Order: sequence, then structure tokens, then C-alpha cells
Amino acid sequence: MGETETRRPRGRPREFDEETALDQLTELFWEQGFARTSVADLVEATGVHKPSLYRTFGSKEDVFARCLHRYLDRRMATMRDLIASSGPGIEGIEAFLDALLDEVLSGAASKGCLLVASSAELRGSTPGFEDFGATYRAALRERATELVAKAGGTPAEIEVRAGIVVIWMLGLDVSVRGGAQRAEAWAAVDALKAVVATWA
Amino acid sequence: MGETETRRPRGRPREFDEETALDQLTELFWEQGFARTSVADLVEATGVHKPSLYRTFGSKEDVFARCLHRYLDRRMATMRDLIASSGPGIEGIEAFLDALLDEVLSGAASKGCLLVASSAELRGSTPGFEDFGATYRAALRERATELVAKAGGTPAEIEVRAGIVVIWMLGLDVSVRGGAQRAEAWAAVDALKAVVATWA
DNA sequence: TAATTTCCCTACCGATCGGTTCCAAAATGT
DNA sequence: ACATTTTGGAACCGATCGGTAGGGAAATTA
Repeated sequence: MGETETRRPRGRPREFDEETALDQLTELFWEQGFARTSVADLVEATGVHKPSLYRTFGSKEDVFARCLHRYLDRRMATMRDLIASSGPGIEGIEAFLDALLDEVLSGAASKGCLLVASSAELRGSTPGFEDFGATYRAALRERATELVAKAGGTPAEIEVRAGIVVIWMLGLDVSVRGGAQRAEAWAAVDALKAVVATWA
Repeated sequence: MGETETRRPRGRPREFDEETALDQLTELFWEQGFARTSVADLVEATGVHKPSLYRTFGSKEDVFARCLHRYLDRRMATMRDLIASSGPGIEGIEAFLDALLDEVLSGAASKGCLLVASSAELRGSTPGFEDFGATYRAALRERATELVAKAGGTPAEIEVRAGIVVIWMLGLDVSVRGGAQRAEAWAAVDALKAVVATWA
């Protein structure tokens, strides 16, 4: 390993932590969406004043894009871990679904998936955002394929089963984002489990 | 039947058609979302000037709410017709899915479902919008229940199957909204058909 | 200590936001 | 013809939008 501690830069060090600020910015965009969130909101949430924000992250759209990519990477990593740590076979799939819903519903007010919430807003938006929905769905499909492979089956079966899981995940996120409570969300899990049971 | 032709009001008649304007307003909100659409956009799209808009429809949020309810009513009516006109049994369900996707993909740029696109934006929004997501999902569940009943089964089976169809519809709309092309959308239909086949 | 670099932060920019005021024009009933 | 009613349309309102300038404070190297 090289230097874990990067050399301190020349001038006055900044008073805020970049990662912490990104967490707060992501939270805010997640809660309110891009258009409804003003730069003044970003300043209030982070305590970082406007010129510092612009110097560090660029424009409001740049901040948003960065939050989105960061969230995507983290969420995919989380799902990968969840899939790996759930057991094999149908039971492993069911365990993953339980864990996933737990994660989606975590926090006081569950906001669904940031990407799903944003993809509705990103139609024909700024360059750099057009592919975002497709990127997200492709990543989701990779995870879904890993997941359904636990149940075995032919490659063709795995592909079509991954398809239903992807759509299901997107639908679940919309439901939760749209205000679905625990009971409704769990019913959705049960509905998919009924499908999964036919893969034995 | 009473008078089909309402008596002409006292003053100067308006130069725009209210229903036509609502169509154009809905289209605009559908395309851009609520927050990204300015009142100036509404004026430009309809040709109706601001004071006339406000006098006729009230505030921007009032216009949006009206568009949403109108869209919901119409979409549910369309789905009801589609379900009724598709045949009985599993084949009827499959025929409906084909017809539904045709409708969702119709038009040059498919925008998914307006309600799905909006529900992401409506979190904690103005009073009158909080229940909208739940209202929509409930209406969708009624349609889904009618649909899956075609395959028979116990009440418990019908309920859980309707659940998977609702989630699937929401997920499909998100996909299409997020830029999914015809092939990806049809793959989603095939994925659900594979599930429906197990209901025989 | 002196020179330099970077940061924090107030104040400000033009543009646009949602919404209103006001008046002439156009239709009505009497 | 006349008074009444409601329209269309431009001009205007304060507030807020995203983004920037410039000056003082704090840390660096020399």
C-alpha cells in the first residue's frame, strides 16, 4: 500500500468534509428531487456556502450527477453483498428479498430508490443524464441475474426470471416512493415469493 | 336526458376550448414534470394567456391536480375496456398485456405513466397530493384483480397474483419512462407471461 | 516574518419564478 | 342603443432562481 494519508495541500484547508457534504446533498435530492431543490437548500443542508459549493462540486447539475453516481455505486455494492450473504437456492432468494425490503424501508421516511425517483425527472435533461436510466437498469439486471441463478435453471430461464425481478424491484421502489406502507410492501414481497416458489 | 347544449353565458365567450387546453397541459406536465414546467410554458403550449389560465383553472398546482385526476380517470377507463375486450382465461390475460404495452408505447416518445412519473415528485407536496400515490395504486389493484380473475383460482391466489401484476405495471412504467425501448419493454411482457403461465 | 495559496462569506448579478392588476374588446340581455 | 358581463392581453409585482465577484481570514512554504 502507498500513502494512505494524502499530503496536505498548500493553502488554507477547507472546513467541511467532502464526503459528509455529499451524503447530505444526496439526502436532500433524494427527499425533494432535483428541480424542487434550490442551491439555497443545498447551502442550508450542508452549511457550506455557495461559492465553496461551486468551487468544490461545480454547478447544481454537477452536484446532482455526482450524487447519483455515488448512490448507484453504493447501492449496487450493497445489493451485491446482500446477495452474497444470503444463502443458496430458493431459500437464499427469499432471504435476499426480506433483507432488501428491510433496507428499502429503513429510516423514518422511506423514500424508495433515488435512481427510480430521479429517472422520472431526467427525461431529456442535461447531457450526461440521458443514459442514466438505462445504466441503472443494466446494473440492476446484473444483480438480478446473480440472484435468480441461485435457483438454477437454463440460461433462457434465468434471463426471463431476472427480467421479472428487475421489473419487480422498480415497481417496489415506485410503490414505496409513492407512499406504500410496510404492509403493502411486504405484500409485494410475498407476491414475488409466490412466483419464486415456482422456480423449484 | 336534459339539455345537451348548455345555455350560452352572459359575457364574451372564451376563445379556447377547456378540454383541448387540459389535453395540452397534461401533455406538458407529462413530458416535463410539475416542477420543471413553468406557467410561461403552460401559456406557450395552450396559447391561453396567464390571467385566463388562472381565472379558468386556478393556480399552477390546481391545474396539475386537475390534469392528474383527469388522466387517472381516463387511464383506468382505458384499462377497464382493454380487460373487458380481451378474451377469457390465460390467453385473455396475455392478450391484455400485449394491448397494454401497445398503448404504453404508443406515440413518438413514450413517457410511461403520468401518475408514476408524478408520484416520485409528489412526496410531501401540497395538501391534496399526499394520497395520490395510494389512490392510484388502489385503482390499479382493482384493474389487476379483474384481470387475474380470468385465470380462476382461490381468492387468496387472486389477491397475491394481482399484487404481482400491480408491481409489474409500475415497474414497466418506470422502465419506459426511464428510456427503455421496445425490445426491453417486450422482454418485460414476456417475463410476466412466463409467470402467468404457471397460473393454469 | 514575509509571500503565497486557498478558503470562507457577504453582497450582488440578470433572469425567471408564480401570480395579479388594469383596461380595451367582444359578447350578452333588456 | 345601452348597461352588463366576461374575455384577451400587456405590463407589472416582489420573491427567488442559479451563479459570480471581491475582499478579508487562515493556513501553507520559504
